Amino acid sequence: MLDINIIRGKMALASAGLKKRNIENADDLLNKLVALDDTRKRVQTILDEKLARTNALSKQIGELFKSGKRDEAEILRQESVDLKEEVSQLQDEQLKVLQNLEEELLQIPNIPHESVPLGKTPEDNEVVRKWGEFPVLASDNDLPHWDLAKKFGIFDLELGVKLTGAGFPVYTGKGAQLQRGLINFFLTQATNAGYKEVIPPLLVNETSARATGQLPDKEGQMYEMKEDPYFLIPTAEVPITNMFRGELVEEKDLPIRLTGYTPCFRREAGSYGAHVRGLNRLHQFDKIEIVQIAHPDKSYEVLEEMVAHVESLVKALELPYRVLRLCGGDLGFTSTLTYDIEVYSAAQKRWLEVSSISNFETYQTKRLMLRYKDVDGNRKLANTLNGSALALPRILAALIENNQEPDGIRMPKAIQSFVGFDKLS
RNA sequence: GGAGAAUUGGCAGAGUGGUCGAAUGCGGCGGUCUUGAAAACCGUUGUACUGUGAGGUACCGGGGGUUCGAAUCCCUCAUUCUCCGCCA
Repeated sequence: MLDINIIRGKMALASAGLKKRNIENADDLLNKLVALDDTRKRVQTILDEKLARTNALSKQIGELFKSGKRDEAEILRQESVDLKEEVSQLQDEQLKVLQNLEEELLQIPNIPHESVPLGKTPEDNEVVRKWGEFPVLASDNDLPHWDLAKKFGIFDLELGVKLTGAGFPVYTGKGAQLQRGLINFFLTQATNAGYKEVIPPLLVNETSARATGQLPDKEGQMYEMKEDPYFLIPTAEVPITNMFRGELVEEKDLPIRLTGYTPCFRREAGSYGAHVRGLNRLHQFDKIEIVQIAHPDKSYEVLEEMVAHVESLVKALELPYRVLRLCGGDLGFTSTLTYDIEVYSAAQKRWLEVSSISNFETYQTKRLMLRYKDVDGNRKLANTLNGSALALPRILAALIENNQEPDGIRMPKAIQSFVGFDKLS
């Protein structure tokens, strides 16, 4: 949620930013918000005056009762009763205005960073850099990962259908071992880079889901519990970021770096069709998330640092990749700037998104009320950033496709000690 | 799942209807003293909204109620602790 004071202070910037997101009536929206906020202030001022009068009356009544002047007290008491009615109405009005304002604010996406390119579709994303050569696969060794899975017994989608439904793979044998090794590898790299590891709950309550913006925005994308008001997490970002909900941290402790491995659960309603075969789109998948809570002046440096970390991972896995800067039309609702990392999948002959690294500035912390105390003792909203480092399924897909050989699948050197073998056969 | 007790400021802990945003202690910050430090002493020390300012308003686990007036009374929910039951 945007801070209304940011909007008030930087009208022109906000307007230009929203237009980048192809929101044509940005000015109308913003003016409406400011008007609502004006109303909010006006109502509160009047209400405070009435309350001040009520408090003063109560004090007088108390004194009059004590000194035995019951008649005088009775007169004031009557005035107080009348005031109470007015106060009650004003409070209703205040509540309505506040709710209205919040509702409107929730409709406004974050203001894109100045470097975000113009554009409407993923084609308009800017390729920042590329790394690695496309592997050339022999004609008899160019199986897509779903065929390789059958050939080497890596995972089983049909078995998952039997147990649960489509999109819930069962990893088997060395496939399971590879999965476990990759998780360990990614976590080790993250902790070596200074991220503190956490194992969070996989179910979160409504407050948490709301604070990071999953609700109400992406309602229906999460699995919801029947008996309790809990949601299966769509990403570790939700519990990890919420660890700091309502917290006041010391400026010297910034940046705070956190990482966590969790399975992620997504309903992916309405996203069936082409390009979802095999591991390309799942309802349950494994992901290692990195999160940073940063000083507002440093958050773009931090973003670059996080991108560099993710790049180091795909490099270690020897996967050709490219870094994209998302355009205004493709940018997530809550982020100001997002880099996507895509690896090249040699058998499918396409790029697969394996990581998305975003700066949210204060968009999340406003609702989280996550602040830091600066040197002067002022409390200011911190910035949050997060990214996948990495999501497993598409990494696994590219990894096995790109490294397939007649007698098995070669493991990159960096992960051999983690997975426990140098060839999957 | 059942029974009981508790929840007050950074922490500990008073406060059972009015002048209580809240005693006191510890901690924090500033000062006096000291060559320096400690001790001692003095002062100061919650947050948010609003107002140019003086100030005003709200907040004693959350929500609701009674009352002219609630930290204090009532209802409800949550959490923690103890006991019982169940259990990896």
